[in-house]
Amino acid sequence: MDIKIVDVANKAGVSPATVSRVLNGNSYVKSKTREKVNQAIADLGYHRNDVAKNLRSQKSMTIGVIVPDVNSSYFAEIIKGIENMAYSRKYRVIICDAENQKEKELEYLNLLMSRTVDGMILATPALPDEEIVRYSDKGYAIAVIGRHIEHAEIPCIYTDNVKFSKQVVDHLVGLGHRDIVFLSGYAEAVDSFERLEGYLKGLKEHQIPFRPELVENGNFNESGGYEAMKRLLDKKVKFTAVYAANDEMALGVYKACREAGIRIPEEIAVVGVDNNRISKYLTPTLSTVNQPKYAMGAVIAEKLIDQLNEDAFSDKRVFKVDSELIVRGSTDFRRGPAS
Amino acid sequence: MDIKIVDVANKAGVSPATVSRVLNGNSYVKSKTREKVNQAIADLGYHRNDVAKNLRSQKSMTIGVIVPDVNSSYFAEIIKGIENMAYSRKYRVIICDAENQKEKELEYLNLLMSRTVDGMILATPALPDEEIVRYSDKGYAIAVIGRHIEHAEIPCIYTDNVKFSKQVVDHLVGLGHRDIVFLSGYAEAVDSFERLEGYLKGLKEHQIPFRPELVENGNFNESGGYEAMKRLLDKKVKFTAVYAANDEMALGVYKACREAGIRIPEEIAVVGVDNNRISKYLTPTLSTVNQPKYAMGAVIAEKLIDQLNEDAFSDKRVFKVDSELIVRGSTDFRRGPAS
DNA sequence: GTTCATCTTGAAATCGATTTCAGTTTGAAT
DNA sequence: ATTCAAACTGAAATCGATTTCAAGATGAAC
Repeated sequence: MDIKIVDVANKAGVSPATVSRVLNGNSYVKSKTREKVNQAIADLGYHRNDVAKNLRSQKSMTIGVIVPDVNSSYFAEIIKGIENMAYSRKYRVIICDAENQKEKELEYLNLLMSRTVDGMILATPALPDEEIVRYSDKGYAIAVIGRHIEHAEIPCIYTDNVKFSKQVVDHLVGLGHRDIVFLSGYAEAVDSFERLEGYLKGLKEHQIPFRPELVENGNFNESGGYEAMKRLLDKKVKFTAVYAANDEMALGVYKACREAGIRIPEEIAVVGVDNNRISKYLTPTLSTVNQPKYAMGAVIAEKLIDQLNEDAFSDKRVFKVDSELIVRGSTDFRRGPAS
Repeated sequence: MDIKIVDVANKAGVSPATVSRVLNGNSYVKSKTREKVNQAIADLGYHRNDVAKNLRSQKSMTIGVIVPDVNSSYFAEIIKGIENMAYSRKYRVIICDAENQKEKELEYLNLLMSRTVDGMILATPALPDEEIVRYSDKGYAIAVIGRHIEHAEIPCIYTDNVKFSKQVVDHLVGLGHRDIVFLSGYAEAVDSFERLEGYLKGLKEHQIPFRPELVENGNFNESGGYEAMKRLLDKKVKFTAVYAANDEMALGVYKACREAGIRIPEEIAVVGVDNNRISKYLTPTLSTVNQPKYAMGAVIAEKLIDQLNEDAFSDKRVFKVDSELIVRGSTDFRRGPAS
């Protein structure tokens, strides 16, 4: 049923090699021959079989991407950046949604391993560094988003979690808060650690003693944030601000406050991270930390593709990008005397 | 550098054919041989080259999906449905984001054509029916979301746009509205037509004369809705309700109203379509039409995969699913005497 | 000890393109 | 007219797996 390159060759009265040359437009073909071949292609409605092409040429012009959750607007933006860069370089992208499950991260990694992709971009918070290094050493092209791996072959792009977390604390303390809750993401994720670290650093700098009862885990999702907030309210500990390690959890905080009749920002200030699309539609609008998500995706994709084509001469490999705090309604209230 | 099946064969002291048999676990292999082979695979860290496998077996266990916009939570949900179903049937999914551009829809269609995928699911509002039929007739397995195509080989799933649009009008009229704006999506999309049709049908049933000045185009996106709403306000025509053909445009309506100091729902009622995640976080919460998005994705994926494996004996092919109006804050206000 | 079905294995063909290598044409330069 | 490099083309090898075909081994039944 399918039309193959030899059918085109026969119809045009040339060899398959010549058809291939026309198809790939590189080497010498007489323009008259080229016309004949193109005519035959059009007549037969021929489409090149990419699987065969890939096998012979040992590449697929495809890169694989593993993310924890495609539905979060954070990764959706990153993916867009990757996709557009890849597209402009004639690469295709396969997205794998690990759905926040560690096992699925590994499963997809193994799937991508079978050379259906030329390289991959990993945003896999739960996968240990050594695992990634191991695969890279095996000869697979890998780039990483969201963490830093010490390895000459692995391009990385990540934000300084510690730095912006400290900024969040600075901001809250500047508004007169001293009892600040930290809502962490799930424990395996590097981001959880680093944001906590920044929070602690911030407290220290302002000489505010650390109170462990003000730290709760919210698993990076809305319901986790909601449950965590309820636990905090039940504990009856005193606090006037909540720093949620992402916007999803902040959403849960909003819900819990609404149910408990607590006003934001008058009674409790809230800050999130990610600048999800939703955050500016909330009432009040949510103060949050913005990362250059799209650019991060684009940069890492470009880096990986460069590496695949060895355009990169020991070029820059590690990218640490800055984030900015966006102050909105949820922290638009000064409490007590300013510091 | 890469380890191939013959390397494994040599190491295990058997032929490549035997290794292949072990790999695919089908036919007779002595358990002792199997062990030797598995040992060799483990020792060498062998990964099968799927490209070669696909070429020989003439399938890729992959389906392609083209959607107008991966960032919209509407399609994100559908994709999740597709992905999970595909995953459970051992298929992979390639997502193509046409970014609401007609040319990209076609471009991706041609890309997927080259047998990298076994079948495809199209949510391509701008692609004409005939084009889709043409490709299907060429022997490509195609399934369609969001419209109905009369063709024995093409599974379809779609919602009854006319029906729910009429329901929206019913709801608004029931609240006392008679001057109802319709905000349409871009003109090429079937959905735009059908939702307009339902709107007209609804007006007719309530003997409300159609006023063309109450229809504006908002291109299915937020800024389009915003601009359209501003045009309407500038025109100084009288209206008390807006039916936006999707939630994105409703978002723009909210923004325009906020800027103009118009209160929702007291001065203007708003209804959207899609039940985007954002819609219930707005103030006021947005009345909207919910579709079983996840299920739609899952059903159409299952149907396509069935067809690929010819499990389907002239089974059901066309699925028309029901949508429900979710009444929320944006229409929570009765004006004048009820009908 | 035959016989015959069932297991078990390997050699070689195959999937559909690309690419190397070598041979032929062409045309400009002498 | 001759020479030689560049332009053009095709035959055949190749990518790395699967699968067919045939042959050899095994073992149960008589």
